[in-house]
Order: sequence, then C-alpha cells, then structure tokens
Amino acid sequence: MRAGLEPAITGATATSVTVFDERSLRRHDGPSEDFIDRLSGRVFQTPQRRGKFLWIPLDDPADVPGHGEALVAHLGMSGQVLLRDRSTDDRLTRIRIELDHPDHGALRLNFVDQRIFGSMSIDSMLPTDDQPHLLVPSQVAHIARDPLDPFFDDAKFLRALKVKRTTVKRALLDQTLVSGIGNIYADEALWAAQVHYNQPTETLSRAKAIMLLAEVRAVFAKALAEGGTSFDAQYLNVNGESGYFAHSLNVYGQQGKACPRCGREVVREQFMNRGSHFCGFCQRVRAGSQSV
DNA sequence: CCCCTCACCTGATCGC
DNA sequence: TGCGATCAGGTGAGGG
Repeated sequence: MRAGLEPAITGATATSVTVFDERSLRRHDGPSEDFIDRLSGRVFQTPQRRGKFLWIPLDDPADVPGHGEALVAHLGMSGQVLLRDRSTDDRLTRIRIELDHPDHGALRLNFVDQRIFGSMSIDSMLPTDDQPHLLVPSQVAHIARDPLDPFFDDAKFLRALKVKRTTVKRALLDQTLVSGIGNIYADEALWAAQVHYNQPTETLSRAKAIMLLAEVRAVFAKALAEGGTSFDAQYLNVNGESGYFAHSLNVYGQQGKACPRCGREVVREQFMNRGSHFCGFCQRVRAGSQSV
C-alpha cells in the first residue's frame, strides 16, 4: 500500500476532506472538524510505514512553521486505502480525501473500512529512541521496527524472546517486540521454522529463534513481492487489485489439507480468540535448551 | 510491572 | 426469502 501510494500522492495537496463516519477517527485526538481543518490545504510528502502503521508526513502550513505532523492510517482488520478518480465511489467509504497533484491532476483517496477497527488521524511527529533524527507519529512510538527495517535490532529481539514469559506466537504478534506480523504471517513463519505456536519463548534455542526470524523475513519478502494476501474483495491494493500471496500459503486456512512438507494433515486450533494453523507433526512443543 | 482477556465493530456467508 | 449463528487478516485498556 505504501509503495502504491508513493508515486501517486507525493506532492499532492489535500483540497477537500469528508468524514462520513467519525468512528474511523478513533485514534485522532479531537472531533472530525479538527481533523478536516488540520488536513485541508496540506501537501503530502513521501508515505512512510512501520509495521502495520502507514503515515504521510505533511508540509508545515505557512503560518505554523516547524509543526511536524502526519496523516496516520491503520487498516485494522478490514481497512483499505483506495486511489480513485473524482467520479469513483466505494461502498463503506468512511473518510474521503480529494487531492490535487501537480502532475497527475485530480485524485481521490477513499478510506474504506467495514469493521471500523482501522482509523485515520493527524498526529505529531516525535524522534525515535534509537535513531533520533528519524521521526515517527506519537502513536507509533511504542511500535517496534519490522524485520525488514535496516535499523531492526536482531540481538534486542532475541534477548526479548529469552526474557519474556510467554509463548512464541504471542511474541510474534506483540508489535512492541517486532512489528508487521499478523495472524497469517505468524502461522506461515512458524510453519517454515517448524515451531509450535505454544512453545514458550524462553525454551526456544538461540539457533531456532534465529531461524524463526529468518523465516519471518522470508515470508514478508515473498508476500510483499506478491502484493500481499487477498482472500476476497476485502483485501486490495490502492488500485483495487488483489495480492497473490494467498496462493503461497502453506498452513494458514489450509486445515484438513496435507502439510506441504510431510503430507500429514494441517490442523486448526483456537488460540487468542483466533485460528492457529499448523502441522501437528512438523510443529511440536519441544523441550527447551537449558541456557544459563 | 507483566501478561492475558476481552471489548471494540460490521457485513458476508452458510445452514436451516 | 428470512433469520440467527459464525467468521474475519488488529489493537490496547484494564484486570488479575
């Protein structure tokens, strides 16, 4: 989504903003009038991402220099950002931003979200603790870098796995430890590394933890190359197109089918109020390596 | 302080 | 055709 937005909206001016459902501003500190006022007339800079948060830095308004604000978007479970022409509408559009781009002319951003777990907001930028010259929106400050980020700290992540009293899938889904991993990519990376979702993190050997992190990166790289995971019309890129990673899934949603590695049945269990998909043979809770 | 549960929401689909 | 149950890819406040 970030890559799709960049060439289209960088340098565009937000000429008009409409909020159809104020609940989509759940992460915005203020009423919709405030969101509209602060966004209208601003120029979009290059879109940025950390984990599942996307933001578009805004130029400083002429009368308020050095402000440092961004339009922040999170898709939640069902959000989409669709890049449209001025005449195209989308069902379940919660927020609409009309844009004027010096090269591409009139554009429209439709923020579409069925369940309204996603949001848009205007947020102030803060220095990151590890790279103070790089800024992130205040609501993103507690989110860890993702494993494809050049400043992701492998040693810090491995240390956290040792210290935490939790299980490995919980840790993968904990965006304060490592960001960008959701239920699909957690299950896929765990399968690739042959780790059971309920393996206590402190019993994971260092070698296994390193392998797991490598598999997370491999899953991310493949999913990004294929444009993400689309099961239906709900998960689309900015041009309304489906990603192809769903064709590459080994265990997610594959319950009842054969494990691509050993041929035994893929099973699904309830875990954290969601589905966990794994091979009961390849992925078993193993006795921990004793580390001092 | 750390970890886990649950609330937050709507719409599509399926079985009866 | 209609109705109720079920399901869905995330986050963070608050309780234990």
